[in-house]
Amino acid sequence: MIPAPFDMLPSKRLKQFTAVKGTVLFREGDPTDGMFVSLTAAVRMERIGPDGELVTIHTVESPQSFAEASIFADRYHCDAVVLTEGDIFRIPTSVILDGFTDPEFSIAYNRIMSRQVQAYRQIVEIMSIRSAVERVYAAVVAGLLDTSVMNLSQRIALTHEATYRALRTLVSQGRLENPSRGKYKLP
Amino acid sequence: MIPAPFDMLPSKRLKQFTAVKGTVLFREGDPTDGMFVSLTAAVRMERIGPDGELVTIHTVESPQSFAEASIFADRYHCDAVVLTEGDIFRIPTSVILDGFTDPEFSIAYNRIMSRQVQAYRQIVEIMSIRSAVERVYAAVVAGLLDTSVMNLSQRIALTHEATYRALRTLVSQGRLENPSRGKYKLP
DNA sequence: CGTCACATTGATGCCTCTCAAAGCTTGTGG
DNA sequence: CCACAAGCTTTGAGAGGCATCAATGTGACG
Repeated sequence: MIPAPFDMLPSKRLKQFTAVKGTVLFREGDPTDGMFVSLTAAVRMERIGPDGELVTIHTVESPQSFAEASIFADRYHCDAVVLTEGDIFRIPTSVILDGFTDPEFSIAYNRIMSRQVQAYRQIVEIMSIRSAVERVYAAVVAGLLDTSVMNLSQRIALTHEATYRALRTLVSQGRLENPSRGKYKLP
Repeated sequence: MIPAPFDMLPSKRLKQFTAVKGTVLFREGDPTDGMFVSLTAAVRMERIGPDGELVTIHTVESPQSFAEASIFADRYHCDAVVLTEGDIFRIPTSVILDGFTDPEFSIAYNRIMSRQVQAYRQIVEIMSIRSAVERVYAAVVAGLLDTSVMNLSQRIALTHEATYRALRTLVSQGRLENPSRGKYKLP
């Protein structure tokens, strides 16, 4: 099922499909066709830089919406390539625009956008911390160690080795507890 | 005049005032009082890190809205300090919520939120680049060198020295041009 | 002119990345 | 039921790069 607030939209107008690895959802310059919600797929938004090199703009980890800004543009501003196979919804622009006639949808949609901005500000704040130990500590306090250490390390831009070493330091400092292998929690 | 889309709101319900440098609009933990739109003031959203150091979350360049997420929160999640004197609007939460009954406002407001999310995703991606040279290059390509090098270095979590050295390296590699002191542009 | 913020460059040390390897856990297939 | 693979966890050694401290130059502004 499509996550909130998009479940408030008429499901018949949403296009669900399974995208295999390597699928190009859209290319830079293509006429916009709506925004997307990935249920299980990973998608990379990328652009070709001045030197012809690949510039990653954003990597979509499911479930997440992306290309929201395309609603307000004539053409896509980057490429979107499927990294790992999974299910994706496409929401045509007209469906979103119609949705805004419903104040409830407008508020619900704005809420998740606001929350995203909040979350990104938190991540940016954490990534601004130079020390690996303090960065990991801030991330754990912020509740980012909700899945695996590998996942955390990627989200805060540290190698997994540095993250494990920071966790061990925090445990030895008594700032974290390590009840079992791979499990950490605040005292 | 207040910029779009907030000019669509009833102007009598908006609170305009002039804030002098150093004014604290709100502090982390204060009960929310609505969101803000800066007309001519520069405002820094900041938070005090674990070690007591200043962490810039976002620098508001006028005219721009900020603290949008406070509409859905009980309390502010950071401090807002005026950097340069100027006029600011405060928009009470109820005014925004009423605004969502107007589809035109909902769409216009969602547009700027989408842009913000887009910008944050890009920043996070750039901050994930380990090499200072490549990180600075990606930031310049993304158009983040719009004000000063000092400003850029803070936004991408590098010291200004490292940023200057990276810029010099990029110039020597021919990937950037340095027409005059402190000015850089793509070839 | 004096102050202040930005711009630039140098030297040094530490910290994180990198490469490498081994232990642990889970799941899968024979 | 066992063996093997694959992914996560943990630890080590070395090297390179960025932070740090320090200093000077430059431009804007009152």
